[in-house]
Amino acid sequence: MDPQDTQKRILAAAEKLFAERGFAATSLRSIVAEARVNLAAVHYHFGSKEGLIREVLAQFIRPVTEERHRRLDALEARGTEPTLEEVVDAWLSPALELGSNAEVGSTLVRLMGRIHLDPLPEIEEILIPQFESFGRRYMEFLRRALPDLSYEEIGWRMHFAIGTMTYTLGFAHRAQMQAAVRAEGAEDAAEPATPCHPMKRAAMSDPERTRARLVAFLAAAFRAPALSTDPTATRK
Amino acid sequence: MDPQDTQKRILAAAEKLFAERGFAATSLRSIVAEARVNLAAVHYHFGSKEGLIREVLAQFIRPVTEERHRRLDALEARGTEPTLEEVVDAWLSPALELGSNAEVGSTLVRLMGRIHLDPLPEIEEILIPQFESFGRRYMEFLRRALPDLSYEEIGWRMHFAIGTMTYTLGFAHRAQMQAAVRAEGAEDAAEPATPCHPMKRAAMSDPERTRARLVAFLAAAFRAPALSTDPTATRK
DNA sequence: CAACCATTGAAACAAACGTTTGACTTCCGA
DNA sequence: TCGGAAGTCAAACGTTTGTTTCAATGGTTG
Repeated sequence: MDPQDTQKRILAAAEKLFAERGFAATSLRSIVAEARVNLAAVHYHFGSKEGLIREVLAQFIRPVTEERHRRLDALEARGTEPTLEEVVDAWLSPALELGSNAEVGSTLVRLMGRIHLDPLPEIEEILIPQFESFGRRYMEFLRRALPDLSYEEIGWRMHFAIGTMTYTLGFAHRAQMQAAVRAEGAEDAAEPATPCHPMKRAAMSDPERTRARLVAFLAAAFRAPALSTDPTATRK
Repeated sequence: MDPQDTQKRILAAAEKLFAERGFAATSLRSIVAEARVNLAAVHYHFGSKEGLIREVLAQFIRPVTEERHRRLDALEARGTEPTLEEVVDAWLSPALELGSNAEVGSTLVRLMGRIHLDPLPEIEEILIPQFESFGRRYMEFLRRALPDLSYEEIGWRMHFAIGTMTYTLGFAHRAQMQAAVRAEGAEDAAEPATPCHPMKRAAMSDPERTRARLVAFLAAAFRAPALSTDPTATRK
């Protein structure tokens, strides 16, 4: 077998299974079975399971971060002040377009969500340095697009936005609409097996529209009026 | 030992550890160590690990769903049409106020997020019937508050909103603002260990303000203008 | 007091986990 | 042609996993 082939097969299988089941729940044996390679090959090429995880993450997080920086560079070079939609898109699209023309719901895109959602300490440790420098720069772009909001307010909303994106990415398989399943007018009776989430099962068939939906959703959310400084005035 | 005490101790320990590490990554032995009970007690009282998981989930999902229904009932009984903010709050607050006066970031609240984020098939299987009936009813409330949006559009935004909430709940421990850590004016140099996320570590000190922030964020997002029906017109 | 059922305790079970070993190919440069 | 590094393979390593067993315990009921 091609010496480099084994490495790639392992990485591809690991990406797929990590995305589907998470890191802790995926065994090395299931990975080598999927990749049809020997168990020892993992330790030969990657040292350990953690080494494999680290490699899988590095393999595709770096391109995303670099592409995000590139898009911010482009907005900066253009001269005119970027719109909020453009700023949101510069952060969102590189994650949605992982691996050239990957569909939303594909392995890599789900993995992109998974890494934010997996509570394993090792994952967080790997993740933090990858994103910290971009995060600082990105906050400045948001700040300029949202001059009325404080850093604190923007930070909260960025946190919310990360949740929106990672969940959408990680659970794209839940993303066919309940509303799309049952016909518009016919909300007559309760069918036996309806989804718990408003959307479910496969689909997100049009990645471009998904991206546009997310951008519109998040841009509007970022533009929400600032919270009153009087805590007692916020209750309905 | 009080016969019922063992059950409660196991459930409490399981809730805590499941919330921190996820379901797959938490062993029964770590649970019984935390609870200071015998390993066999888990199987005696709950049959299996899956039985324990099922019980932990049922224990606190049901109250949340019931409270959500109760709030929708209250809005319905009031007569006047509820605002979008009230509709969002009716769905959000019961999850944020888990277990009487639980703080955001507390065990139960994080667990509430975790169950949506854990990719284990058993979890999804348990989760689906719990939420499906509420989901259908809730969509109607959103529909009335957002008369300009189609079911499909509302479904997508509901999906996004679930992501926002569950991530915020599940990763409340990341939620201290980067902006709050470094002083407003002093964004001088790059400190060595800054967080990858704009917010990190503990806090969300004021649950009431967190709720208000989330409601404002999501209500504004739901009110985003509908996507153009022409797919080619959505690109910037 | 005796019998009983519910509960707990320590120990062991088989299976699956990540990891290591050592013999076996394969192939390129000397 | 030979030697050795690179890579693969089956097998086993010691742990840890969920689960089971069975004796000991405790209180309640006859």
